[in-house]
Amino acid sequence: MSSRKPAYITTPIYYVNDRPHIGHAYTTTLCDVWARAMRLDGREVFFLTGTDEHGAKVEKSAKERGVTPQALADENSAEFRQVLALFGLTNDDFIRTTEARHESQVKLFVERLMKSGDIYLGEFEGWYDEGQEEYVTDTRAKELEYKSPISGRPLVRAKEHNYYFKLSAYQGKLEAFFAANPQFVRPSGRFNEVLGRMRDGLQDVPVTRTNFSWGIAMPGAPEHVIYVWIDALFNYATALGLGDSSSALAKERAKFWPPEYHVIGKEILWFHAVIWPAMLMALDLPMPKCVYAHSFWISNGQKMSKSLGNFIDLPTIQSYFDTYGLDAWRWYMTTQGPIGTQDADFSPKHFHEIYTANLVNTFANCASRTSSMMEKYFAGVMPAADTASMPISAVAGAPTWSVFANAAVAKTLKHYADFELAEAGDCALSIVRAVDAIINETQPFKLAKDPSKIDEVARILAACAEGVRVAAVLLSPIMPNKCAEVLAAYGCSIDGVGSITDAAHWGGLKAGTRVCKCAPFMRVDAPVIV
RNA sequence: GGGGUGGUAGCUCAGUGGCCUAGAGCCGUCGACUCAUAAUCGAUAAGACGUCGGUUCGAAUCCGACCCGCCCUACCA
Repeated sequence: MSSRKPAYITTPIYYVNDRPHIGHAYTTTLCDVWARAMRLDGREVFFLTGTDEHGAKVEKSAKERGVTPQALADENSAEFRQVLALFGLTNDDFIRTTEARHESQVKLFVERLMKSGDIYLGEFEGWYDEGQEEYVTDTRAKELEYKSPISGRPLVRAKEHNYYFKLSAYQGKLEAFFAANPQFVRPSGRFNEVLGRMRDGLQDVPVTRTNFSWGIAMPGAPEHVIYVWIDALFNYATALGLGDSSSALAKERAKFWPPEYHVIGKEILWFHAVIWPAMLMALDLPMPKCVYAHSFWISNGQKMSKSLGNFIDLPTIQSYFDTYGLDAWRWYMTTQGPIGTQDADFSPKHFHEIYTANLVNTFANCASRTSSMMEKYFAGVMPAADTASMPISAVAGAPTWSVFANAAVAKTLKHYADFELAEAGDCALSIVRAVDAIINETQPFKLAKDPSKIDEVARILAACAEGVRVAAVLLSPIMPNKCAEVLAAYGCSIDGVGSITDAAHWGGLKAGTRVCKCAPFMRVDAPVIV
């Protein structure tokens, strides 16, 4: 297992000018589930998140509040860290773009790109809105009929010197790379979107700005600051010390490169799927394995907005924690979220239904009925019984428990690794459903009334208990706390296991183990009002 | 405007390269059972497969047009 390659997964770094909301929680939770799953499978994992702190917007907000941009960034970055901690996340580092370790490496990267000719000083000319102090794109200018949307005054042609990244030079290389790596952008709909847009041709992109100063100064040209996007993208590399391969940081972390997944929201796909890979090509760094762009949560059927009052902000999320608990929240995020190309609706009613159907009625009830019978008929002590060769059902052709469960374990693990997290959760629950099925089929609670059938009851319940245990192991990445609770009640834990395959292997629950009655998810009466 | 993506039972969605008299889960209704958290199990109800036209012996599945939703359209992130 130790020979397996280390795994690296990243969230976008969150812009400190935003308030934390469900979108941040969602992306980060998905990454956390994957990171936990891979760790549980014995891989060394590096899970990175952080905050993006430069740019004109931060500078402006700070000015309005009468504080320095750094003070504003410190405050909001701290809030993000606090908030993320509430979600039970296991990130290995939290990078901030205002940290010296990041800034110094960004400069090194940029110097390399200057030297290679991938960044050059050029002149930009475009339509400028003098009131807003910003350029608008040609297409946008046309839409606006060359007038400022704010002041109504005409846009003017303006010029400035900027440093540019030679994106256009990478068109062919990117196309070849995409053709060879159809899984590079997922889901596939997003991949097509990127290909389509690529066909329009790539233009060089500016990497510096001169109309504000809150950013990393361009090496050798301090009147230019590095444009926030470029600054931000580098975080994935600077966190591992790749900007300076001789550094102690690099020695420790460079092995994690390249990332297995850059998990992002669909709105920032272009930067991650095109600009970032081109930059990596220019720097001669290996490509990430996959950019996974999820869609957005909508709320009660409508786009979230402050004016509609349906924004799922932190207090709203807390109310779900209070009512249903953190793990239920994680289950909902993981299994019901907009991981595909379609947006997903977040509604209190749906949350409640999923909680009740999946967690209370399926998982918890099964753990409860099994442990309850174990207490009742075997004084809470796991009986000795050969369950591995026992069929999961009397119907012809039914597989044995060991074959069935081990297959489910392998399948669940594959789903986790492939970032099919909802499928992983469902696959784990399939074991629970099989346990429910055999209880219904064999009715051990009836057999238990006949003392001569106690061995049969022992076999059935031993299989059930083992099934619950295996399911709890598999569900741990999604619901770490509740699964630990269930596992503890079943006399075991996932601490220090070498791999999922070992931990969830059929037969791990040994005879003589104390199994206590447990009830991990309790019924909640009514949906919370949002 | 251009590009992308989706429009299938009340809800969320499956439906590989055409044969589906269209499936699953949840919700609803009826029944069974009692180990279990009003649980579980069984049965049952429900759909013009966005619209129109075309190809075909035959289309939810292929082609065209249109309608609706959402995303992207690169110097806010």
